[in-house]
Parts: sequence; C-alpha cells; structure tokens
Amino acid sequence: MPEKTPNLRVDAERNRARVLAAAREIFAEQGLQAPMSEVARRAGVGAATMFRRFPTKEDLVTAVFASKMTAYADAVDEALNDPDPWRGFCAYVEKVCEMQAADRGFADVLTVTFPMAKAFEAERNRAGAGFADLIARAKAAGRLRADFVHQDLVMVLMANAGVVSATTEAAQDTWRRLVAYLVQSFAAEAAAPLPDPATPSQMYRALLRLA
Amino acid sequence: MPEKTPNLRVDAERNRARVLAAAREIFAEQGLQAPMSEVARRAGVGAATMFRRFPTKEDLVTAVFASKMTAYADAVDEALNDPDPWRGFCAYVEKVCEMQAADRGFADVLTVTFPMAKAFEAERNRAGAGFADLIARAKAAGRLRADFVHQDLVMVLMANAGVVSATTEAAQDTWRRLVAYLVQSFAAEAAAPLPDPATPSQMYRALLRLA
DNA sequence: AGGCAAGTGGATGTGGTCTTCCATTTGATC
DNA sequence: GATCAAATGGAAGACCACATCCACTTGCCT
Repeated sequence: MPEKTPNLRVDAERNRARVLAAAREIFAEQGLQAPMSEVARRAGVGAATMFRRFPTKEDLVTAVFASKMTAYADAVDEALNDPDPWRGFCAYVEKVCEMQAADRGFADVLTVTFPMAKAFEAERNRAGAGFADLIARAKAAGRLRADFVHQDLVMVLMANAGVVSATTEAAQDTWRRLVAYLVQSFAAEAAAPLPDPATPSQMYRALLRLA
Repeated sequence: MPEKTPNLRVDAERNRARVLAAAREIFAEQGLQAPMSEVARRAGVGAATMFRRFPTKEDLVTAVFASKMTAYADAVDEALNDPDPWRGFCAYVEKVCEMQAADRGFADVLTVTFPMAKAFEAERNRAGAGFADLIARAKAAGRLRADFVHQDLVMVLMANAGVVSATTEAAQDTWRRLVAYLVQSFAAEAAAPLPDPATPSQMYRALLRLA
C-alpha cells in the first residue's frame, strides 16, 4: 500500500521513503533519542532533504510509528477473537510487550514520551476500548482478578519499557520473564489485596509528560 | 557526621556542602540528567566552584549517592533480621523500590546508568550477598518460589525505574501497585513455569551499559 | 596588618543536538 | 530540448550540555 503523498516528484518520493526506512531502523535500534543526522546519513540524503519532508523530529517520529500504532490497536482485536478470554488477555499483554522489546523507539512512543500523544490518540483510544472489553470478558470468565484495572496495562508498559531499555546490550529476553511474573499475578487465583491504582486521568497525565 | 574533606578552607567547605545539598535535591527531583548549571544555581555558587570540588558530573553523582548506596546495602541486613524470612524478603523489595521512587537520581544510579559501577561496586556486592541469603531463607521457609533467582531483583529494579520515571508528574504511587503484583507472583503458591532468567553475568553487563 | 595560596564567579571553549539557508542540480512540462 | 519550480546537500545558525580559564577576591598564617 503506497502511502498517501500527493504530488511529489519521483526523486523526492524515493528519498522520503529512504528516510522513513532509515528512521524505522535507527529508532528501533536506539530509541527516539537517536540523532536526526544519523537518520539522514543512513538514508543517504542531506539534512535539508529530510527536514523538508519532516519539518521536525516529531513529524518524522509520527510518520514512522503510525503503522505500528495501528498494529498495536489491531492486536487487541486479534485477542478478542480468541475463544478463551484469558488466553486472549495474556496473549495481548505479551504481544504488546514484545512490540516494545522489538522496537526501542516504539517503547518510547508508548510510554516515555512526547506530545505526539495527539497524533496517536485515536489508535490509543481504539486499543483502550478493546482492552476494556478484553478485561471484562476475562473477568467474566473468572480468570482475571476482579481488582485488575485498565490502568494496569499502562503500568505494565512503563515497567516493561524500563526493562527493555536497560537490557539492550545484554539479557535482552529479561522482559519475557517480567511479563510472565506479572501475568501470573493477574490471574484470579492469586488475588491478594493491592494498593489502589491511579485514576485513569492521572495515568493519562503521566503518559503526556513531555520529554 | 562531617564528611572526610581534608584541609579545606572554611568557605570552600561551606560551598562544597551547599553544592552537595543542591545536587541531592535536584537529582532526587529530576534524575541524573539534570544540568550541572542548575545545581550550581541552586547552590548559589559559580560553575567553577562546583567543578573545582567535583571535576566531573560523575564525581558529583558518586559523592551524592554514596550514603544512599550504603543505606541500600544496609537495608538487606535489616531484612535479614526479620524472624519471618518471607516478610523480610517482601519488605526488602518494597524498601528498595521505595528508595527508587523517593529519588529519581537513585533510581538511575541503580539501573539506567554509568560506569560509576566501580565506585558503588562494593556496596552493590554487599547488598547482593545479603539478598542471596534472604532468597535462600525465604525459599527454605517454603514461601518464595523455587525458580526465583537473584537476577530477578535487578529485573524488578529496572521495571520499577521505568514506572517511577514515567510517573513523576502524575500517578506517583503506581510503583506500589507494580511491586505488590510482583511480590504476589514471587510467592511459592502461584508458581507456574517461567522463561529462563538471564545469567548473572549477562545481567551485570546490562547494568554496566553506558549512558 | 600583610602576603599569598586557595578559592571564586562569570566568560569562554568544546561538542553535540535540531533546524535553516543557499547556491546548485534535477525532474516535470511545453 | 528549453524552462523553471521543486528538490538537493553541505555549511551555517541557534541552543544547550559539560568543562575550563582567568582576572579578581578572600580566608589563613605569621
């Protein structure tokens, strides 16, 4: 599917694609703090070319991760299709954490970062709505503990981002163990009391915190 | 207890103390990425004064957190004194995470950062040895799951650092809920299989990763 | 009190980032 | 092919970080 880029000269379109591809690689490897100059270098274009297409770094980041945000929101639909709600729930949590582990930039997008929030708000809300559904079904099936809340997923993403970003050099699979521990504690059987969660709006504000 | 600072003019000693105090505050609030200039400003001294006492930022960080590293290692002794090994174990994990939550800079020191590793290695090892003991006792008491390993604490610290650093603006107590979930999944009762942990040396390398 | 090494703050240097400017080149249209 | 707006790359601007220099001040010792 060729992305919507109206009326662009073919060389410009080609360079735009190169920049996007280079940025995808570099953000995935290094996270969002990777320098723009390195993106331009790997794309084989000058800085001006890159900035003409993506006037700010934020624009580039938004363009790079738009499709991943869609995939992120789609993942919840896939989970909802699982006939076993609990298995769907677990698979979704693992899937999302795996996306973070596979792409440091995406982990940043989901947690650590920016007022790109607005650009991604729609997909985030779509994912949130689906996840609420998933929670309800898993609870109804008696497998998810009753005091689990929507905000707990955000918490998981933050925690996972911490592990992922600390284990880029070594111990890269540690996140799997973290998620396994957490998922086990989300099961209904082991439900000892918990501290109260933050309110959804508090959690939302935490996500908006600027870099 | 006046810190060991040999042969320093009284005004110099006073300024040194001011810099340390300012740095303690600022690192606690903002983490280690806080600019040195702000430390100097809050201390009410010029940049040269600060850099004369602490030639590099790393030196300042080391000086600021030396006592906290000691407290960190002492906490494990306290936990070992608890007659109930499981309660001691849980209290220790919570205590350490609370230290991270109370001081963003300390959270960075324990996870995200630097070759200050060397300066803090002794205390880290002391804490590590005590924690190994704590693990053994809690397992012997049948309360800690058998497949819990030493590296899991490092994992908890990384995860907690992620939550703490994402919730400085809002939802500041979210870490408590994370820790509660994790501790419940560390209990022997709920022990479903887990992915293998990283080796200790892999985890150590992950901790050394430079900024 | 006086001499002087130690201490001081602000200006400056160095290096890194994101972003813009501009002289030149290149693709699309007639 | 000729024309010209679009596109280009590299240099330069603006900013912010850590660290250093230097002319001036200040505590200390006799």
